[in-house]
Amino acid sequence: MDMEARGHSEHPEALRLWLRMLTLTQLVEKQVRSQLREQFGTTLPRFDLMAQLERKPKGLKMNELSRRMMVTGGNVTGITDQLVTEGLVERIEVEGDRRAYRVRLTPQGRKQFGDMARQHEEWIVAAFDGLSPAEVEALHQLLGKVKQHFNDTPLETEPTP
Amino acid sequence: MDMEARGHSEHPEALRLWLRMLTLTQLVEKQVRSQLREQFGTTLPRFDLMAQLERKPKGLKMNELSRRMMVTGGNVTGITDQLVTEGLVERIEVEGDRRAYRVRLTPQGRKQFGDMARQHEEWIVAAFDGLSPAEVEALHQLLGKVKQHFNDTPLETEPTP
DNA sequence: TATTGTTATACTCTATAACTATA
DNA sequence: TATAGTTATAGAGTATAACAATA
Repeated sequence: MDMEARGHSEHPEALRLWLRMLTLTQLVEKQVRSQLREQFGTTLPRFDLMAQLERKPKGLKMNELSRRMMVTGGNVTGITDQLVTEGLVERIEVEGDRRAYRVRLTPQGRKQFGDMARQHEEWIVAAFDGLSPAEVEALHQLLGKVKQHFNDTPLETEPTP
Repeated sequence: MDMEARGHSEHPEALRLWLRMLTLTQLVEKQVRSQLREQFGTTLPRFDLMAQLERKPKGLKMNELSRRMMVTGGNVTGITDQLVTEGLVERIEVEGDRRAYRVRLTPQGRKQFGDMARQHEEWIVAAFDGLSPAEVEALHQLLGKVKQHFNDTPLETEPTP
């Protein structure tokens, strides 16, 4: 049962996989960031926020944005403030709860995001150009499996006895 | 030939794949960062630097570290300074070139990194626990294909006519 | 009391560019 | 001149915690 116990390094495959995935993600992300900055003068979190809003014509509340972007609330406020200043998004009152807002794209924001999204998609398509459609699908599915299992496993700090 | 041309969104599969990969990487990375901080009082770049040195008993030069970590030189200096202060790495003179150093783990650094690496591997193994060994292998291979193609494609700002 | 969102703050990480010293 | 590494600086990105207004 334990004949391969060697202190550690018993599952190096998962580790190699993770390092490769991390490296690749950083490569692509780095390119996307620099292109967003050069071509559109924006940043990834700003692009991400607008992307969250694109398919929600009614907008999203701040806490929903925060959850989807996996970032704490204060940061969403800051990014939203910038985009409001530039006229790309707007805060709408929520009826029935005067504490909350909905954030949504302005027409200008929607237009500008369209331009960016088109370019962004080209960069991503190019990045995965080495794979056949079937391989893209397989990769998508495998990652989905990992993600689901990850989310279902709350994170065990203590071994459950 | 162009009957599906619709302005954009012609290759949403690659985009969906990328978003899933990015989300998953961020999830795992966020957990690793917070665990490294809580359990060892360190950060991912510091861990990364030590990991680069672990299998190089003779150490690595600053510019080699910079390249492997995909970070510019100034940052490597800063991280190395911290680790030197804590006695975890040391700068060794390179004979024949008085401009350069080799950075290598001290015995203490090697020991401490061993502890961290063992834990780190457990976190990663747990993160990919939802996959069978064959699936881990398949994922590894697919990502390798993407990475190689990405590296072989210099990045075309202009369409090549 | 709890929740929504904002403000204030601090720290990590990063790139850029000017600099020193060797080569 | 070119290279190895450092220094200085600015900005992105983030978390934390205290706060105000409303529920």
